[in-house]
Amino acid sequence: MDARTEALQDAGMDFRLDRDTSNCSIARTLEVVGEKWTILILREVWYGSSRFGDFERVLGCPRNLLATRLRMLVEEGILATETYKEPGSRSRPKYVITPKGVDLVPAVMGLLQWGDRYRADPEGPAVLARHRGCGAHVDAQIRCERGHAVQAEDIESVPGPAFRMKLAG
Amino acid sequence: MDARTEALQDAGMDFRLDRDTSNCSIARTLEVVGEKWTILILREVWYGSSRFGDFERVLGCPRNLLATRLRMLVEEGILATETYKEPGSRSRPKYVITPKGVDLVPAVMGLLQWGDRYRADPEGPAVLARHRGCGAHVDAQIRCERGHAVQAEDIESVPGPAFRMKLAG
DNA sequence: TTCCTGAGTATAGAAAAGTAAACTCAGGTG
DNA sequence: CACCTGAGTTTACTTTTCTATACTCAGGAA
Repeated sequence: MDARTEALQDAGMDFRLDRDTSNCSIARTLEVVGEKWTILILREVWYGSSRFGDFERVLGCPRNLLATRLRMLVEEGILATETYKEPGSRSRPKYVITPKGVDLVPAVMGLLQWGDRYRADPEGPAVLARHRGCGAHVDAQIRCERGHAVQAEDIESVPGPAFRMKLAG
Repeated sequence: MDARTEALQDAGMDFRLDRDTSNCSIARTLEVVGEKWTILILREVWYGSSRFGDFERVLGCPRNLLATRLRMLVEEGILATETYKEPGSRSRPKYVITPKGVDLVPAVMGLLQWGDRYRADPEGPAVLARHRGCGAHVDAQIRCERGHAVQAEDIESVPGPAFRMKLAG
């Protein structure tokens, strides 16, 4: 046991149970996309919707919540507003995904494939994700930087540069 | 335009905007893990917690919600209960992850890496995920069945066997 | 000028979720 | 026996979300 761990134990603290979890990246991501409708809005952007009325129609989401969620996604830089113009109408705003939003795709694919595996209708999934061109089924996989496929059991979580303990209270 | 698409348009419906979204696998997964605390409980199981008191201590989650979420995770087969026994105490329950729970790891890794990239403290992430043995950094990637790395833009979403349109109302 | 449309904002009541703290329960200890 | 502990349950209160409807606003059309 190293000196730091020993000092913690003397203070009645535990490395795992008394760490500060407020800067956890999972929790931080959930602060942005963890509210109801947010991921579903991104799903629809992904499937091609871009207008306020599109989201309302396909999601059945209340207008006030939809407006709030869209505003937040734009503030966070996950969506951006552009304008479109139908002939005979004035310009109106539409929402498009940004690179920061595209980077959420692995997480959303992970949710999709778990649902496909465990919660699909008997006949199968409602939507299939394919590799354009090659046509093969696409999913989220865990890999290391060297390209090895990694089993969940072989992931080792270690304290990073921003690791902190809770303030003793 | 095929006959089906044409018929839909005649009915004022749109393939994308009037589909039935109730069997979406993303939405179904969120029904299970989309509530507050649920993913964070899984994170702690992943980091080694297993007892009711562990979760309460590290998460600061209200006890009634913790009990509700744990019960639901067990009912869903994501966690399972076992017993442990401290010397001089009676047997008490503990919670362990099941294979169905392990299958959520890609989704959680996806959330983690987005947070690491966009919401980390200036000094870096709080936790690093490494490939045990090789030591290289681990993340969630999108791949097709043939093993190709897939860019988000190259994912094609097509209707699957359970695809349905909304009932016209 | 008045009407129409898409994209919101405003408001209010109902339902669900979250929080805090007190209470229960089972079994082991003194 | 009374007491302690971990693992919950119960209850009361607060906050958020949901639902529904009404209202605004800008610009093109009649």
